[in-house]
Amino acid sequence: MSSTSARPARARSAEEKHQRRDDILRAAERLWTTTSYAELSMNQVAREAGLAKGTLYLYFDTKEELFLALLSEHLHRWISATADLFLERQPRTPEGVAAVLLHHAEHLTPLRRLLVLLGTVLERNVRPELALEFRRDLDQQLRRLVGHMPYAPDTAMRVLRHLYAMTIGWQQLSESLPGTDPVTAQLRAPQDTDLYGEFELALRAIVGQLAAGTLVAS
Amino acid sequence: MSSTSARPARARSAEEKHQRRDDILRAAERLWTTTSYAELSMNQVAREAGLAKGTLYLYFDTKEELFLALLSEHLHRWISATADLFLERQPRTPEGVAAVLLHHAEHLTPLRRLLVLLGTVLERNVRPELALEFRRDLDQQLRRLVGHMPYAPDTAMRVLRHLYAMTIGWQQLSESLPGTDPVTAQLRAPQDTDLYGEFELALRAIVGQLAAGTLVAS
Amino acid sequence: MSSTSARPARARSAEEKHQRRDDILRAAERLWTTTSYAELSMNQVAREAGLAKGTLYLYFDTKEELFLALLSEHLHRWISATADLFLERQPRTPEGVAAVLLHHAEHLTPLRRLLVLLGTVLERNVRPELALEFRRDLDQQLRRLVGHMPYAPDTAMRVLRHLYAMTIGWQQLSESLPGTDPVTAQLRAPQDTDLYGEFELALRAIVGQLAAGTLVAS
Amino acid sequence: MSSTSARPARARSAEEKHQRRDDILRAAERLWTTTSYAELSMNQVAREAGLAKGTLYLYFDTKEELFLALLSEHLHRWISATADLFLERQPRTPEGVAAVLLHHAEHLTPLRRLLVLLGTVLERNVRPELALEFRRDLDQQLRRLVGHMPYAPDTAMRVLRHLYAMTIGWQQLSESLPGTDPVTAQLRAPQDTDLYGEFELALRAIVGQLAAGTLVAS
DNA sequence: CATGAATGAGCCTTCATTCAT
DNA sequence: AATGAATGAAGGCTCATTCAT
Repeated sequence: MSSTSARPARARSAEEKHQRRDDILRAAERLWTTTSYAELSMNQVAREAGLAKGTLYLYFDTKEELFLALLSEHLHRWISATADLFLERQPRTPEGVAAVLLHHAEHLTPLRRLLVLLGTVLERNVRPELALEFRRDLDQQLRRLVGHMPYAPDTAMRVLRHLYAMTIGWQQLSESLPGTDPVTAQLRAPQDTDLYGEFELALRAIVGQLAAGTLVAS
Repeated sequence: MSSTSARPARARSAEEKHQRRDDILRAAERLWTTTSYAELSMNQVAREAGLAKGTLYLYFDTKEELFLALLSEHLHRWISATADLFLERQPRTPEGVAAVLLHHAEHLTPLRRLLVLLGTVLERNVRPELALEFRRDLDQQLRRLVGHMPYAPDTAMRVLRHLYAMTIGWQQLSESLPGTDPVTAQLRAPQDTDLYGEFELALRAIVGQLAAGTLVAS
Repeated sequence: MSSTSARPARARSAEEKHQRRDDILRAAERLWTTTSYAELSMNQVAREAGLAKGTLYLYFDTKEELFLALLSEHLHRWISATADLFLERQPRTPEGVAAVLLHHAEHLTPLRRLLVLLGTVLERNVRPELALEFRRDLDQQLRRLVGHMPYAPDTAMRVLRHLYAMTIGWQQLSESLPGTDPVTAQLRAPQDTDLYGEFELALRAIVGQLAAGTLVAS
Repeated sequence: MSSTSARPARARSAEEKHQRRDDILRAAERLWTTTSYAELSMNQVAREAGLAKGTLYLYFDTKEELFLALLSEHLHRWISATADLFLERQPRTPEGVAAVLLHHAEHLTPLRRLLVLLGTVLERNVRPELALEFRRDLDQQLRRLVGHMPYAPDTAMRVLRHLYAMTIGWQQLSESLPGTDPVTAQLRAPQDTDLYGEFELALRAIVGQLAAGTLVAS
């Protein structure tokens, strides 16, 4: 069933409950790497987590809230790690900034797919207060990240917006019609062109463009 | 019901059958401007087309194939129009090229939303042969477009790839969590930043980058 | 499964559709004689009718609407039969009137149980327009019945109200805790007291009371 | 939460346990005045009582048993009070008897609704032994009440049966399809007819009928 | 005794697809 | 070719009850 080996039968303490919630998120995450949102049923998540279906609803009110939580988590993690990396590297050039922003990009497929969900399906069936909380929290996190970037806040935010759009776009591009005869795949990058390289190139270009003459002392 | 004037008798000739198929696509298109894929049922499409549900399946094997056909159509239309515009304007600068590529961008929301679908849901439940056909056809079209662009084929194709990614990305960005408290909307562009402008800026930057020193005699 | 022997596979004509709808109502009715509303699932109804679950929802929007239709039907039937009986017998005494109103009372258990439902559960999850239609229709029917009773309309309506209340009351009384040791059943009528007789007595008493000096020429 | 002042520690003595049981019944009672049986969850009762869900099951085996206990209590209370009133007033006329039986009728809505439950839902999922006990106990109480009525035991019991039936019937009638267009509400009493008045009238009529020539020395 | 996390059968309902007409 | 009634798997979700703590 699940990978978690031993687990208390009942989550009593707040800590255990957090752990249980985490178990569910981990289960969803595992399935998420191979399955689309529509195909992924709560039943499956429950089975993967080694829990009963009803238990899921003890921790998340709806399927959408579960996945919003997963997105939130991944976003936090990325923002945190990226902020730290800015602090550590203190990049001064567009290339350096882009490099920080793209650090570990190859491991972020789940996050990118979740971001696609956000604009597609997550907005529905989530309690408005939760949606608001998600946004507030995200804003706060982003502000922190912006603070570590070597640009004026407005510029930094614009950079992030472009990153966001590009991230989604290239993610989608990379998923389009997989399994199609590669010979005829033309829009799809040829063998020797890696999508990731293109993404990087684009980001560098846009950062360079936006950053022109706006470097600030951090 | 719909815009189709007369009640459909039997489509006998190939031409009539093509017309019937087109009616269905037009109906789907009308609904598509206001409704998400999941919310849009085959029943609705049938009603909008003034046809019975079963009739749809005479022309399209699955819901996905119907929408793939719609995407194909929009893509064709855009490629054609854009190729013509290249021919007409013969742009020589990145700005000019970007301007051609973004021409009528504001009317392309349905196409952009269909492109999002492609990577999300259209890939499933489509007969492989149809998927292949779609790709072949698209490639052919793209080659034609590439031929009209003032760059080497490889470069031109790269530009198109970036356009594709950005298109999807900004489309998604523009749809994320609407209705959320605007005060806290930070990732979302502030009032005075228009998404479209950012998109344009990014495209120009990337075209400029890719095109550097690669202008060819068309 | 069902008792209906032969049946068209698909109900095409309006008549066949009415028949199919009727099949469902008949199936629900059969189950209703032995099962409580909460215990009676749509699944069971479908099975009993020899149809798929989804088919039920082609004819009734919700479980409640199905049972409201069943109630409506039974009510119609009773009102019609009773109005006819008034016409035929032209009763002039309270006893005669009561006898008409109680005619076939022993076969009306399903109706009585449905009436109990009305005030308990049917009011919820029914489209307001349908509820209104039910009431309008019922009122019209009742007016017709009242027209055949040998009393002024107001008095006749009061009689019906009392009949309604008593019907429900005695029905409930007859259902209370069945299977309980009869020796100790005290509130419950002893062997030699039949509930129905009591019901009749009460109705006669109330009709006599209300009718005192109000006989009209019908 | 509720009206229970202190948070419940452990109920050790029999008295404390009785108190705890009572707390639960009081909580259920409070909710019962505003909520239907189906809508009223054990969770709510627990919360209202300031207890955990599991604790309820220490005192009542099922939801049904909890409500049967509540009914039993209300019935006791009413029987006691009514017996006392007979003793005090010593009514000799049907009007007097009816008046005693209907004393405080306007406060008995919860009891009436519980009686409706009895025939509908309480009969299921209750241990037979408990059902039997309920009946035995009720019989005993009723015998006491009958002893205070100015009729022969059989007659008195018949009066009570009629009261029971009418009580339920008028209760249900008063609840049927609330919120429906009053214009079309025909079965429902018109503005100037009060349900309670009708109920009283009916009871008087039936008592008069049954009591004819059967007055006994109490 | 008390807790409340966990259970899981079962609910009603939807809708892409099929197929008898 | 066209119909639309029928299908039925699958969905998300509820809640009385249990049981490890």
